[in-house]
Amino acid sequence: MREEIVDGELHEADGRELDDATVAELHERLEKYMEKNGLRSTSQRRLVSEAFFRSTGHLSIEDLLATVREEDSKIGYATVYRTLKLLKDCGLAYERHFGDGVSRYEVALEDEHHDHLICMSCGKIVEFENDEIEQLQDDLAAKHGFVLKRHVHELYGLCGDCRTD
Amino acid sequence: MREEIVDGELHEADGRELDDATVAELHERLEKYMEKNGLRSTSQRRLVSEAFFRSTGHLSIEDLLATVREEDSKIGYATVYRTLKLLKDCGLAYERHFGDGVSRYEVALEDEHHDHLICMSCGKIVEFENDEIEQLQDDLAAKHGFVLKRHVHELYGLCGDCRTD
DNA sequence: CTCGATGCAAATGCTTTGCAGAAAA
DNA sequence: TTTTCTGCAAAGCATTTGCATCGAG
Repeated sequence: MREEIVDGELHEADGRELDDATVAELHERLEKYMEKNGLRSTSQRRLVSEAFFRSTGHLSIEDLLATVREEDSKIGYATVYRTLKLLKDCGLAYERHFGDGVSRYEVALEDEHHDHLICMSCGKIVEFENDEIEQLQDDLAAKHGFVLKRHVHELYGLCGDCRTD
Repeated sequence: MREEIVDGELHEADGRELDDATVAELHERLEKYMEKNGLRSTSQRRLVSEAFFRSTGHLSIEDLLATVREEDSKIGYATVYRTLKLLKDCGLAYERHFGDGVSRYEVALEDEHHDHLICMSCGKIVEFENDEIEQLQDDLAAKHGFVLKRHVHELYGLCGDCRTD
């Protein structure tokens, strides 16, 4: 089970690093999307998307900016925002909001669901996937005539370390 | 089934108006909370909370401000924000974020769950409650050592009217 | 060359805060 | 009278945008 600490500044994850082949495939998808839409492949876009694809957790724009600036110190906020918007648009990134006013992003792999169990005290995030719940969601949506495209499912509580009972 | 349209400016709901007794009880809870915490019962707070308790949907600060200004045109944004914060703090309001950058609030009734099925095209919101899902959530949380306090469960898709298939 | 992308700074939109006057207790 | 609250305007943040310049195609 992957876990991750998110407490203000610190973000650690225990690794879901994608292998080179997968990262290459993601870059390809991005390139294809840009080409099809008359967008240009720039060093900044490649750098930001590389940092993003290689990342392991729920990154904020700041996290990402800090990472890419190690490589190219002149990259600005706007570029990172614009690149992440591009990645969202071509379906390679999910945008998440966990209460604080900050957008966090994570790589969108087709075959993965990322629902979250979040500790309200220490900020630990446990990702989960539950087929039964997914099925119930679909049923419920169908009952109301909806076709589901995506969902947000976040459980907030206290983790084992933070419970006092 | 309650439904509601949320599309930028327009917000309509088909009625979950609380009866006077319930509204009175909510006011009482608020008064008690304020007294216990050395806070004061002002005409503005009574007005904002009344408008809020009588509301039927997912109101933004603007919605609420517009409503209370019909009664008292001098009420300012800050007061509404501060009052809603107070209502959240004493457990009478839930704060929600549906993608757009706006906070929406709804009355927190103890015995109700408000999960949401949201049409990505027309913005229709259907509220739902599903005990099986609730149970699975609890089980899942317990398996990870968590005690759940609250959750966010939003299903996004296309409603019957907006589907093209 | 052309047109999209970048970086900067200014602008925006929502929310919070500081402060002097107003009003509960 | 004392302390909190209000309304206003200013400040804060995260995010977006305008524009001159840069660079991919």
